[in-house]
Amino acid sequence: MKILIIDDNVRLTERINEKLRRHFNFDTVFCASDGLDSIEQHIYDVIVLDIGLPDINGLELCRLIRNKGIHTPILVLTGHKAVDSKVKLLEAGADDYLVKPFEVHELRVRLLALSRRQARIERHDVITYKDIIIDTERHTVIRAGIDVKLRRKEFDILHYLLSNSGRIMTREMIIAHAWNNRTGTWVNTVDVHIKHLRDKIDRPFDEQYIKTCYGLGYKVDAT
Amino acid sequence: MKILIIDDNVRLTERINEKLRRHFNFDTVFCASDGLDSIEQHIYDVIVLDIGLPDINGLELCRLIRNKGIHTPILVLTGHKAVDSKVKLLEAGADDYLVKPFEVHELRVRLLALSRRQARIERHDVITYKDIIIDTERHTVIRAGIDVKLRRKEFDILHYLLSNSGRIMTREMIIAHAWNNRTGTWVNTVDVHIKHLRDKIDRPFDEQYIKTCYGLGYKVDAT
DNA sequence: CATAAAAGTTAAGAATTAATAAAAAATTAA
DNA sequence: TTAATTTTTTATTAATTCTTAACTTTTATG
Repeated sequence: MKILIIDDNVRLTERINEKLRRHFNFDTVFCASDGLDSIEQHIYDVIVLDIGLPDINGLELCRLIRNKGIHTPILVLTGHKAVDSKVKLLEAGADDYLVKPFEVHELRVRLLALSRRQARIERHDVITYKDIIIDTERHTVIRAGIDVKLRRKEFDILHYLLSNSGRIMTREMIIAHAWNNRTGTWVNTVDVHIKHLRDKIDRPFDEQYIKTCYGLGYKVDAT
Repeated sequence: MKILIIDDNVRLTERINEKLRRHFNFDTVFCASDGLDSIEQHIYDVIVLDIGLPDINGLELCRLIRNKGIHTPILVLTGHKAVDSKVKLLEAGADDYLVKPFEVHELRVRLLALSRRQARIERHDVITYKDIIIDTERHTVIRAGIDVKLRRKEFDILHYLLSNSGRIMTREMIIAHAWNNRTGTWVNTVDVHIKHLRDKIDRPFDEQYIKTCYGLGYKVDAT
């Protein structure tokens, strides 16, 4: 379960992270613009945002997100005195709100509720590319009718390449996606995973889909 | 990728230069006024500035840059104790900040993120010239419907010539563009690349687009 | 038409980048 | 916790691209 928190109160975000780490997988950013970046690069189950962000107002951010056609549930954290009426919040596209200060446990309950609501609406995310069928939910990959067992990183990278078919993805982009922008990791790690991926998804078959663009990155041709 | 660093700590700027030379093309100046000069003369992908400059404060410089109507992403380097809140920085027009001391690798990640954010806005860079279509993002070149596979330098040079069609481009200009002003040796390197380029993009076709202007440089006629 | 300067051609080797293998570290499951 | 698995690092090899430099051809000009 992937949650994005947009809040510049480090003490709070760290507390949340610490206490709910085992239940959710958090990405944390401190301003709206970073938040939008993350939202464009990942698919989250819930977005949690503070109403008082350093760059733009949380309500405004809600609208921006919705205008992008992103329907991920949004939970807004409002200051204890913030009387921005609930109506306003919902109009902006928020799904729920929580008044600070709150118990972390309370947050957990809300997050579960929101993500469950979404899960019911959203059906399986299945991507197909030529004779490949990948199912995000079941984490399965089939090529030409036969099951291919991929490890997580391999799966993430394949998913990323296929859903961006036709475009060259640089190693940096791949890292940013499959490693959640985590800094520090890198070398030729991507190359190694690509090798393993190819061994499983390409080598055993006739056509090789994963192309390397020398000096640039990797790509898969447009369908 | 062109980066301007405004920082009077020579030890730091040299370390950055050394370690990231292969990834970015750095211009370095040591004070705000020189910085402003550079900013007016070049287009940078990211501006990195120290908050404690010898002449004026980094925050102030941020505001000056923004007041000029320049929207290049700005990354501010703050001292480890600098409690100038992030909000202040962002209000001044900065896009991100990094607390010293930092890992050079961390800087690299931030620079990539910032430049990418910018690039997303002004990308979709497809240039057409007669029967040539070149797509910067996909790094593809098509002439008369058939795919032409170019290497990086060839691609850069072609892109440069086509986007300046009608104008004569000197070898110096071409080098400045495709080699990021890298100082050092060159001889007839441009000529060699032009030859390869012609072999691929011109020779196999009827009309030869790349004209040489004796004693001056190369050009492609205006459309 | 002779000449010098500029541009074109070629091929070798330098440098960069990618692929691979195997060991080490980290994570996850039992 | 230990064992099993996955991920990351390191080192080595392979492949591709870039640069150099010697040599040939073309061009402008007296």
